[in-house]
Amino acid sequence: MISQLDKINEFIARLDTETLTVLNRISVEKIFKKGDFLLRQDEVCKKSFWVVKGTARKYYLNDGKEITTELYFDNDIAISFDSYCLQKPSREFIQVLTDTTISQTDFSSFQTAKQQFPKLAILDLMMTEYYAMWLEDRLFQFHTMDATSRYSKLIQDHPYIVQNIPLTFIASYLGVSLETLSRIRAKK
Amino acid sequence: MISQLDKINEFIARLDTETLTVLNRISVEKIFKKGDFLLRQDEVCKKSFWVVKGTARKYYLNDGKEITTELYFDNDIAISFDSYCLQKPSREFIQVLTDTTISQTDFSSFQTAKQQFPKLAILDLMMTEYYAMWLEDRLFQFHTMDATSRYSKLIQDHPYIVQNIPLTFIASYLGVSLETLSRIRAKK
DNA sequence: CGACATATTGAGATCCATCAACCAATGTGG
DNA sequence: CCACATTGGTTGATGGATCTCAATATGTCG
Repeated sequence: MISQLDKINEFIARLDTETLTVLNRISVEKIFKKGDFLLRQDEVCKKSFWVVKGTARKYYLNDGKEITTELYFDNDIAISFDSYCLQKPSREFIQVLTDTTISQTDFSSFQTAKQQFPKLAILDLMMTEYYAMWLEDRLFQFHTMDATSRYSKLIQDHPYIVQNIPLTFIASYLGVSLETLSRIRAKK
Repeated sequence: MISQLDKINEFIARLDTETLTVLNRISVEKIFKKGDFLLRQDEVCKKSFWVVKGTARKYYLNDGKEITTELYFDNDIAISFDSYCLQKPSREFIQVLTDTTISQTDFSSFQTAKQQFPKLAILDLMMTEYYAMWLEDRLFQFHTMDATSRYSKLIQDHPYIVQNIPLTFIASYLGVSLETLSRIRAKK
């Protein structure tokens, strides 16, 4: 996991100024207010959202209940993956949880830029690989760990999470009910 | 999901003969006997394995117990993802479950070929995207469906699976005990 | 046939969801 | 500035889903 992030960061650090300039040119910084949506269900995810500063979550509705699939902090990138790749309506919502600064990049601009600047294509692949590894790890946790262990791992990886994200969303992200999470926390 | 597969298949169908020739040149077909390993834990995954004909599974050990993470059939591609991407020791095993024909492609040959034939790089990205979408869907199932529903979906998607794969592996793949799967099946 | 792998069935324990009541902090309108 | 609503979290009681352990059954293959 960490290694892939290292790879990406190193790659970015070595990018030529021309490529960086393009990246900058096709990105727009914008501030969103707490509760604002970056993306709603049924919309096509036409932008990628780089969280410059703030917090956000991605979720979908299942039987009318919200299932949180991802939590975002500074420097994370938020997209609805299949909606973005296939430019089809999203099942997911993306919502900022605090006032948040976002640098958004247009999908089609990025596709065009990739053709002219092959390093962007390589970057795209590396970030997709990273996402797949992240998903594998998450699946591993669901496959092998009970709720208590998953919670422990979460606060170990993101100690600041509890102060910043309502427990309701954390519980949903961990795949347990709010009540169960509350009891897990009480026990320690 | 299906749409991404369509995209990939269409892309392959339109590949120029030169690119196809290269792909062929760096691939080797080989037959493995039931029970053979394509990859063992702690080895680096230096090849991708295209299942031409047969069945295989990927799994890892957790507390000495085997956890099956993926089942492969004709035309599936088997790799240990992070081991392959980062060329680091694998946590997973890949084993064929029947006598199986595999077309294996060397990692470094493919990396080299990608540089000369940009379409291979595009293909690489599309397949990685497909894998990420597949993982998202699997996570979705673990997040929202109980064991019975997951089993129903599996046999709906792969009706032939039950005849070809021992229940032990299917149970593990579904994240339930063999006993529970047996009871689920008995109930219908 | 015998042996080993694979699958079924039963009983008890455990984890977790659900429903419901309650509490604490925050915010808002009069 | 108070009364009350709202949001977010806790706690208790109960039931359901699933696991584990153990016994039994059913292959399947040399």
